[in-house]
Amino acid sequence: MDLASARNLPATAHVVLGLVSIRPTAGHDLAGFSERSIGNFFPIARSQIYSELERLCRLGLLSVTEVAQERRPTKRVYEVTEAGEADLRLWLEDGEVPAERNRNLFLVRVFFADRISGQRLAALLDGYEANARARRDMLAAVVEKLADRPGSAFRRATAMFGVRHAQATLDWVSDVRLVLRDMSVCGVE
Amino acid sequence: MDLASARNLPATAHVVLGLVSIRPTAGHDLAGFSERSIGNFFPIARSQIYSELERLCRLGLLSVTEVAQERRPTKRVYEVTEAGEADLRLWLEDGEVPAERNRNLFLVRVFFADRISGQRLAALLDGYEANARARRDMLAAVVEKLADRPGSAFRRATAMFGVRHAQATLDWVSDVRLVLRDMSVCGVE
DNA sequence: TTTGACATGTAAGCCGTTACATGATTTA
DNA sequence: TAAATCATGTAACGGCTTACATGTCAAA
Repeated sequence: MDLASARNLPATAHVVLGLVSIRPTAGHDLAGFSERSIGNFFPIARSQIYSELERLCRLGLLSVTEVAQERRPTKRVYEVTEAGEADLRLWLEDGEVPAERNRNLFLVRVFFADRISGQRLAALLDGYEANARARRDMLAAVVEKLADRPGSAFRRATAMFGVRHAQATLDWVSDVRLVLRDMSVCGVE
Repeated sequence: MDLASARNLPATAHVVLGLVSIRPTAGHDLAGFSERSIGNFFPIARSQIYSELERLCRLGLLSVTEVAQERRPTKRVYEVTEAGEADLRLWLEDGEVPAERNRNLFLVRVFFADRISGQRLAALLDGYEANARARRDMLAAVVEKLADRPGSAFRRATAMFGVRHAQATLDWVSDVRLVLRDMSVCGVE
């Protein structure tokens, strides 16, 4: 295996490696598991999962076994190798966590909101709020489900992060609605 | 101009178009302005600004004039055309705002935190907290600076969004610290 | 009979990042 | 004399998304 190439792998590869390390998985199953677990803060496209699995295999970080099934297509089940475990540990322990600069196209509309009709702006706010509320409730349910379960404190924490941020969005929407009300009272527009 | 191609432009192109529409600008100046204004929720690389400007020009949404300067290199100053104004209005009014699924590599570490040493985890939390605190304070200063200034309510709102979310992060870090304390009290690890 | 779940991929293409390249002028 | 600011780009590369392609089996 080429150590240098493994160290330059994109984050997605390491995340896939980490997911497989939880338990041996085939591509299709992993796509589902990824979506249900880290999907809320690190979505990965199915096609990319397949290609990452193949690359990790090529680099010797994963091994693959074909598993025949009755009444189902044959699966290609991947498993972490020793080299893979080592690489994962290294990435988790020593890898740097770059500060991410996330994009938010909704805020771009707010930035240009003086060019947007009041009607449209109200609709945008409503949609954004509904989205945040649904997200908050969904994640709050996850948090509740994981409460008091011993091994899931960290996964619960990631869901709680989403709850806190969705709530922040909801609070902010209220702020903005107040600002809009003040503006219309003052006769602007 | 080709309407179909304009409608398929990536968001970044429209954002650049919007920034130029605020006032005619050259690439270098626009990079600075972008960084200082929308940079906090829609960062654009300098090189990309140059290429988007060129494309928008090619599509007839911008026009360009070379402006000679004393003691400075000549600038290529871009300006929105009528077609550009129309396209921008269309994008702001009718364009869809896709729900963005942001990545957060820090949360990935939390997800895999049972494989991380307590020392490392504490360091990660400290770093994340410091980052959020700095961000919150920086944006709070922006909010304050824009207070009571008439035309800047919406830009102020975008900064307030950042404040709310940075604060949510700080609150969450406190949550996680409590969880960690409970875990160590119970003798886990 | 047709929809949906299960299962694995390929191909194309653009977006976006990073690094490179150049040169004048001001300031320390 | 060196570094920082002003100014404009090019080149390369990889990541990620979208769409395409194929086939079985169960259930409605």
